[in-house]
Amino acid sequence: MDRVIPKPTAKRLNIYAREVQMMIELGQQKVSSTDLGNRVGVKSNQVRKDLVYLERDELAGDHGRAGIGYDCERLLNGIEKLVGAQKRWSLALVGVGNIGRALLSYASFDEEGYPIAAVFDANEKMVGKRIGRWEVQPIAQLTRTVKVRRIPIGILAVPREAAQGLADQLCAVGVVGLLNFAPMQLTVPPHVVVTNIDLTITLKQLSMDIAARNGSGRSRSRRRKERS
Amino acid sequence: MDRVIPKPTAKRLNIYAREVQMMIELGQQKVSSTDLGNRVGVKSNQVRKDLVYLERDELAGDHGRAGIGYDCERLLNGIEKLVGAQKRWSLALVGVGNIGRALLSYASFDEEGYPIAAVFDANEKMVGKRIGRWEVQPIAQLTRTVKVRRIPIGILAVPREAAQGLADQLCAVGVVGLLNFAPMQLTVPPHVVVTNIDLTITLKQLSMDIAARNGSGRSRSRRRKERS
DNA sequence: GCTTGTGAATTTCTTCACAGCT
DNA sequence: AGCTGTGAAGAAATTCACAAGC
Repeated sequence: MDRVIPKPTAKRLNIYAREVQMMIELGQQKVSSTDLGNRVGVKSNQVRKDLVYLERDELAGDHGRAGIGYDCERLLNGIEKLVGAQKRWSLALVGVGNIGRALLSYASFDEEGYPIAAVFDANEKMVGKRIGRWEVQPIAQLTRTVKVRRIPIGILAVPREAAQGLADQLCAVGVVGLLNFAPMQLTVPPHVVVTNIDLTITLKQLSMDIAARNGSGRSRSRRRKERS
Repeated sequence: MDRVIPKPTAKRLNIYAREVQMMIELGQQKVSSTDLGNRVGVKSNQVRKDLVYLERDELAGDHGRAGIGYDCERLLNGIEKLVGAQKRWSLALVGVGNIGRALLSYASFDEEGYPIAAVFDANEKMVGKRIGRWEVQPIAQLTRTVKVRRIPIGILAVPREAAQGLADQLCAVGVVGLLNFAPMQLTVPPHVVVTNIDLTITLKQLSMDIAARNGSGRSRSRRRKERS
């Protein structure tokens, strides 16, 4: 069977997981591909195709049962195993400006397996301060701390001018993933993955989508539109 | 000629624009598709294909000049015209928690043509407060204000439980786009577009990408990886 | 009835390859 | 030499359609 998960599928699997999780919390037991699809704005065919990648329990078993649907718990388990939700990845946050501070007070990271292990800032007035349960360290400490603690992912919440230099430092000490809030494209070694979040560009895309929706034909059914 | 811009192309065009803008600020005059492509992690062929969608100046003219490249100013203009960068879209921000406040202090929105026209919060302690140059209004005012000011885009920076209800209110008074920071899928009328930003899911995807990169073959050249 | 799972067809997007311009 | 623009080929992702199970 196919072992490599297509990117679009991976994206959707995480959304399915979030949705099924919520349904479980609400007491749901079963869900059909049609139902799940409606909730997340995806065709039922697509949902089933995506679920093909789940590991089949070797003896006697697919996941869903025709006529019934999928068992929520089992489905959630299956997806989480597939998307590697068990592993924990610690984070190094660089920059405690607006975005940085928002991230620090965003509790969910911890719960979801992404603990913020260290935070840094270039501003001397920030260094040494405590924010929540973190103490802000100086950039001078960055390479040492990240290397010693083997932090795999860096979050860049710094001005554009500083971003590339800090990315270089992080990559040099073993970071393999970057979440970049600076509005620019980073250049990094081939083994590191970077995800950019540029709200300005996001808004531009959103308004393009709006324009496109109103420029061409009207849709008919009550559906959704998803992105990012 | 083709009039509809493919989604992936639209995404890249905005990135090109950002990059070219930066080059202009740095004094660059010309840029080749190869150069631009390298900077943003896209093949030169792809860049040229994307630029096909720019409006041709009717008489005597493509954009780039073979052997030379593209004129930065002209290129930027062309892209901006295409992606509708001239239009201004005002925003209604709902929720002044961590994320909401970060957005308010994120000056770029204004400059880029997305002024925050009103801000709301359910918390009584917040209502009436001034944050930057905005005064926080109660949710009770939301429908009136958004309708009267004809605000087209809403930003939901609220807890999950509140998101759907507020989305409904916003849609009911004419909002056509939503930027949703709540970790859930919204259900909206077919003519409204919603873009979701869920940092937890983003991190999950990032770690999957990292795992995939280290699980299969090593790459060779100094390139980048982009997302969102 | 409504459901899953999946080959096959289709659509969409990317890459290749090269003619032609500077 | 280096570059653009584009048809043609290729790869990837989505949708269709339907056999088979509950």
